[in-house]
Amino acid sequence: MTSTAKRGGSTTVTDVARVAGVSRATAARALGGYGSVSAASAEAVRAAAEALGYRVNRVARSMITGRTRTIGVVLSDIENDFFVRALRGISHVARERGYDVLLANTDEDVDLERDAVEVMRGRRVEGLVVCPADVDDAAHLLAAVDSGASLVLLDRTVAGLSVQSVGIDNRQAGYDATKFLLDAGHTRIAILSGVKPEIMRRALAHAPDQPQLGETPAEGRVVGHYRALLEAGVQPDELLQVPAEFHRIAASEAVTKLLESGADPTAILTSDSIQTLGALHAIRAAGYVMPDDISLLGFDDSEWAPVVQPPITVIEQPAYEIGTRAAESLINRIEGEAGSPEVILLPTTLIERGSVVVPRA
Amino acid sequence: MTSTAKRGGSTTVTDVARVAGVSRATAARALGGYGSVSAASAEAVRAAAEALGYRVNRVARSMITGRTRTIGVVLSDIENDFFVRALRGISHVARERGYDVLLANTDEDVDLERDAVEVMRGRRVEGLVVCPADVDDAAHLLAAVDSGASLVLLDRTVAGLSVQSVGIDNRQAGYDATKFLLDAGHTRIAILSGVKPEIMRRALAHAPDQPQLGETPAEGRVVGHYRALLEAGVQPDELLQVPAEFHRIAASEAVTKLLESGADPTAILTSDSIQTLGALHAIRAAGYVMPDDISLLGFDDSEWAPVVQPPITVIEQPAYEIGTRAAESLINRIEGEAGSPEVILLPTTLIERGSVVVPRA
DNA sequence: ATGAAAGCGCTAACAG
DNA sequence: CTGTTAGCGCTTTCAT
Repeated sequence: MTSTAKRGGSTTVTDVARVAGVSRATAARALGGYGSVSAASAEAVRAAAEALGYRVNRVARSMITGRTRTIGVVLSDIENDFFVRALRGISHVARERGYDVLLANTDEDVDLERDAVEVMRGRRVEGLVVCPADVDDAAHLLAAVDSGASLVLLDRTVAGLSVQSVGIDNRQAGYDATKFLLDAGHTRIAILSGVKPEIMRRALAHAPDQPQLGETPAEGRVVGHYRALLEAGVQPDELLQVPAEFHRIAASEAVTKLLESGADPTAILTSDSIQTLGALHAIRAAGYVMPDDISLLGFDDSEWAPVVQPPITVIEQPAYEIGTRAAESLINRIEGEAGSPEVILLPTTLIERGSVVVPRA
Repeated sequence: MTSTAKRGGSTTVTDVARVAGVSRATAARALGGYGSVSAASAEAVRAAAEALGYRVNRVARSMITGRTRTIGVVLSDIENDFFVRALRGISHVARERGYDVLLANTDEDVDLERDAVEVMRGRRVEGLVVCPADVDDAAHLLAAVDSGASLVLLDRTVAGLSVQSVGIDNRQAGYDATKFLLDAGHTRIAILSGVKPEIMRRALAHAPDQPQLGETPAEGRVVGHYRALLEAGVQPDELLQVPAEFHRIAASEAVTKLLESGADPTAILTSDSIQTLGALHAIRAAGYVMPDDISLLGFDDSEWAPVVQPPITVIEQPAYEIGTRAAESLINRIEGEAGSPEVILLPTTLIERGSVVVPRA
């Protein structure tokens, strides 16, 4: 008895072939839908497969074809609205094109990211979408690309890594946001961004017009912010640049300090939706009335933004589409599309609601 | 030249063995960390592997060991706060125990769920965590279990499917929520739940104390809600049971209609955080002042709940822990833990903030 | 159109 | 401790 079924395993082509009365090759052809099989054999095989509850073993198939039809997705913060939406986009496209998604969440930990990439490569994923936890520590990504892996970066780019990426033009977004606030009459605009002053000064010192690889979204936005300020003849004030993590409480504390510092902003610009929430909280806790006492321009849209009081004006990133584009571009490459790596920048949208008004004289 | 490297593939144990000057078996043992290998061989192999950039092919390993160290996670709505948190929990435990997560999002579509489960079984995942899109249409899950798959249900249970599940006691939660409102003095409590009146009447008609398999969370909560009402001698009013989907706009419209209907609720109980947002919006749009004119008790906590005005009192589900427990219980079973399927019910927490007050006389 | 045979890269028995 | 051998389930020549 060499039947796999009898040995307790799942049924194999061999089993199906025996029941259908054909050779393994014929059964496999019928089952896999390749080569040519007579209608009679095909039917016999189909019937046998159904009777036995046959299900192809994709591990074995991958073994021989060398293809896994799997893409790895490595995210730095799965609970962030932006990434969840992007993930949904990736997931949608992957399904449509017949790929499965292997997911890893790194919680912004580069070591976990390294491990995840390593494991996924061992599993022979055909490509990777990663949002790098640290744009300055990405040797593992470089190594992956060097050895021929298909890689698409999400949201961030990495210095020295010439690779496909999908995101927004952060400098432009920072510029637009600031311009919007300036046009409304604000000149004392605080920006919640974790960029260290040194780094920012460096970015500004030799800032060409084009965003650079390896510049974080936060840095890019600050650069755009400063550019808009300078263009409008407004002298940037370092007191108004407030480093804050992407956590509600941290952002709230940062804003509280800002408000108490005497820096006296008339508007605040955040870097993601969770910071916006923190800012909202701090502003109210400090006894300010929004938008009369202070305006708030949020980054990233969210379900609650139109509902809170006042509804928040935001710069929306097309997160879902960033995901779909990333997946599409990855799969196109996997399936042989040529071309040098491209940086895809999707447009942001300013959604006016009620949190930005003309500042008081 | 039979070297795989020379043929353009990735380097294999055979390559490493040749360079290290040992047999394939020895190289494999050193590389895989099984069997016993002399220190000298181990070092030679290690060096060779490093030089060649060897990386184990897990597909091949799975082929022979019959193990993939992969769990499939099939979620009905990946953008829902609750599921994202659960997913993070699952992902965390999976990583800790050396498993990878294959993710599928079904957007509440049973056909996609069926496909996803089929594909995952073909990929030989060792177990599945699924949140069934339709508790009444789960033959594919039954089939999976029958053929020996390890399965853990998340959030929902399925009638006739005796299988491990992790969630909360929805009847109790509905009861607690309602009791809380009753104790505050409310008797006209509206509940946003998509349960059709027939189904609900049936559930109530022969409602034993224990929740039943195949009862949806929404149904369970309504049952608990009614029980609390009856226990307090309050006559349930069907006008106050408002079917509403889990979408912000839909929920908002439902509440608007409720408010205009003359049903005159003094409190509203929602079924998830997105509904809470919709309710919040509708209440304000109708010109009601919260909580003075009407109280709101939300289901599921969220980042924004403490920030909006007034901060929302909620029943919190331990979403992250539901995820970790699901993954743990699944992996325990995969790794041989015996025992009959267990329904794990985690406690909810009522977080008092400011949206529930004593109703006006 | 079909079958026989080879082999993907690895692990597992079994000798030695 | 080490090497030889076999084989996981499938696809893919290559004949027929």
